[in-house]
Amino acid sequence: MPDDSTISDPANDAAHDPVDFDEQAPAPGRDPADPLLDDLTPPQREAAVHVDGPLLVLAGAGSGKTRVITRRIAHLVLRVGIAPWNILAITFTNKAAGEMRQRIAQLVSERQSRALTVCTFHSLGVRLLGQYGHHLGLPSAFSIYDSADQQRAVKTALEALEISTSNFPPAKILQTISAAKNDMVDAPAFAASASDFFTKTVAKVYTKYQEILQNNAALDFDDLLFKVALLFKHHPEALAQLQQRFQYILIDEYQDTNHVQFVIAHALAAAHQNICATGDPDQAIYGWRGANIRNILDFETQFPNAKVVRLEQNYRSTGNILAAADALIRNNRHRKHKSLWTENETGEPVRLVTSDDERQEARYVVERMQELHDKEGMPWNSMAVFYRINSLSRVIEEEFRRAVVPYQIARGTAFYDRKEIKDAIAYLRVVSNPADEVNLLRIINTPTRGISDGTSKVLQAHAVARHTPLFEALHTAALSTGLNARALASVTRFAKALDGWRAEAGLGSDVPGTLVGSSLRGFVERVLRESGLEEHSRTDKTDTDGERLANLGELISSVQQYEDELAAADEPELTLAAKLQGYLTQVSLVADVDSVSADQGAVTLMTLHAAKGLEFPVVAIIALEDGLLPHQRARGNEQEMEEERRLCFVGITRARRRLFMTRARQRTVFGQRMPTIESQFMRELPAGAIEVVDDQASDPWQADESRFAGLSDQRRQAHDMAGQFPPGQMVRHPQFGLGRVLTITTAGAQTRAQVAFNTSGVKTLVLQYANLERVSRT
DNA sequence: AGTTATTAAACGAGC
DNA sequence: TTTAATAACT
Repeated sequence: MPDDSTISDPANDAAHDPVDFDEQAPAPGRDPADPLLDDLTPPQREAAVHVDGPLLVLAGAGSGKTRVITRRIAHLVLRVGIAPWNILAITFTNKAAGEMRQRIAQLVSERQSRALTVCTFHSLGVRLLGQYGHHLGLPSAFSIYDSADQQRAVKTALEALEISTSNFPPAKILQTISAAKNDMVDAPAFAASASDFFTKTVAKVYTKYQEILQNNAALDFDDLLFKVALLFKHHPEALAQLQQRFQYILIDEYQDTNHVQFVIAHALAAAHQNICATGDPDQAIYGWRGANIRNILDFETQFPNAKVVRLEQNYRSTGNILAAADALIRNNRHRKHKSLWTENETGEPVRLVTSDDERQEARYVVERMQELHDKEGMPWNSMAVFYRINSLSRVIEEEFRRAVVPYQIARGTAFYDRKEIKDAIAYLRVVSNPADEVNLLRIINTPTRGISDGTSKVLQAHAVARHTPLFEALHTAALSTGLNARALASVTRFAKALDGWRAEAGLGSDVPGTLVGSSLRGFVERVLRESGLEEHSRTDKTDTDGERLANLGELISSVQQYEDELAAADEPELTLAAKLQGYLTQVSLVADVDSVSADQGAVTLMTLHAAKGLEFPVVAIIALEDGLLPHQRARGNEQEMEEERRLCFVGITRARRRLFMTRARQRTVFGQRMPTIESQFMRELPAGAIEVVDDQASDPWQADESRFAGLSDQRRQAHDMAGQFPPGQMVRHPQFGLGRVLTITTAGAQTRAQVAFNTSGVKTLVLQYANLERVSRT
């Protein structure tokens, strides 16, 4: 949390920040020559000079929303004289928060911009809970569980309740729990309303899951919001304090807020009603995450007397791009009509490209971008490729690499998903919060140190029997029977190591943590070394040329960078423990887009979801195919289909000058080549704004022939095998019994068959291993 | 205890 | 194509 001081009583804040307000304008927004306002259009200005009372800015794509927001904040500070620490601006990602603060800094002073609170709902949650959490009985330091941690916690809960994971997939349970939390339904309430078998089971898991989180001093993402809402509900004095502090509230991307977020915002604004929401219902794309589009549609009902400003002129895109976007979004039936218009030039037509397969599609995109770069001098960082699902990035990536074109992928979390990085973080989490058993169990034998699965189970049982945390049980392991000397020695050594690190961090039991100024980087290096992770990564045989070790190096630089930022932000000297905790929080809250930087000089690859709020002169949206965009899972669900269309709309409206929308006739999914169907969205684009391109191979027959000519003997055999099991063929499997072949495909040397068995359902089998037997029909 | 081989299953988007 | 869980092996 390098951005701001802690949230405290406004009176104190007022005392220690002597900003001068000599230069106040006579009256808000009256000065026609005001440089803050004179380049704004009338509706933009109307929103920017609004001071008190609720304000809703319905901002169409590319209508200068960010400009309005930053000007309004600057106006509040410079012209109205509102103290910057009384302003709270909530953005969708931390990166957006950083950029907004930076843009405001160019209008107000550096130090004034630093006094603003600009953050996401989740980081606001972390900060409020850090400060007021004790009211709810929360520990002062808690772990934040990401979805992997959540998954493990749910699995533990299922195990404890003796529920089979095959009937109740953890992911589905988590989704249900998450939805409940977003609607502010806690475990008892959920249990009370559970009617069917599935919900009743989830209710049990929900209860157990919360118990685990609590014992581990951990919160999941949803808790970061839910607990804040509960704090406001049960502790009005804390809420009153915050209402005092945050006199002016601004929430961006309001169309993607969920119920808890609404409750939080509503509570904070209840007293003064100075809430400004900005957003666009046509860009609501997070319904699956619990976002409720009604929040923005019902704003005027929730906040009576709200002023509504519509921004409908687009300054970003060419006429053709905007025409395509508008025509597409008009197909959504559940939508308030909104006209989007522009005075920009018509520009090039939107190109709809059909290639033979995904490789050719990727090549097409890369070649066009190279062309634009070489012939028109378009910088790499002005171009972007969007796709519906992450797995589509691979082919594109390969082609960029082959063409030696610099690119970056917006997957900030991918780095932290690597095994060695997760392990390293797990060590740090345990040091910071030894109650965190999910992470403790992760590292207890990683790298292997002689504590087997069995030993670990014994320790856990020991802990349960003695009603102590697992961390405690490590120290008292000698008291438990059944551990041999060797195992015991290993456990003791591990416990000693943990104690040593905690002592250095000032978290040990005997020394109170008052160490100030020591280097977090040095500490992390020590943990990596002494834990054996570094050595393990160095000698890992499965590692491809030292990549793991390099990743650990990168982790250390990220720690260093965090410390540098703290120093730059003039943070008062922090204890090592505080720095550690701050670093872990930051790591937990990184978003995928947070990793993209404009000055990389590289083409950006990202999902359509991540593209929200960004813009690029050149954009390619790939894989406009039925089942991918719109996605398979939205089929037959009108609401979801409309969300898919909005997603496509968001992608289109990111483009300023050039837009390519591509599709492949055949695509390899799950290692299987499948013919594709053009996305319906392609057909919804207006003929006048598009140009259809058929990117066909010069001689498709030749391509097909060569595919067969190149077959090895193994592959030929695979093809022969496929011939023996045509769809419809009855077969017998040693375990699954009788069944009927549904589909058959060859991929490389393998032949896969989908078989519907009479008793065990549909299975996908690899014929080379499956011992399938042909059965003739009788 | 720990490593390696095999096999099944996953993939929807993310704070 | 990659990952997670399980079996087999050292």
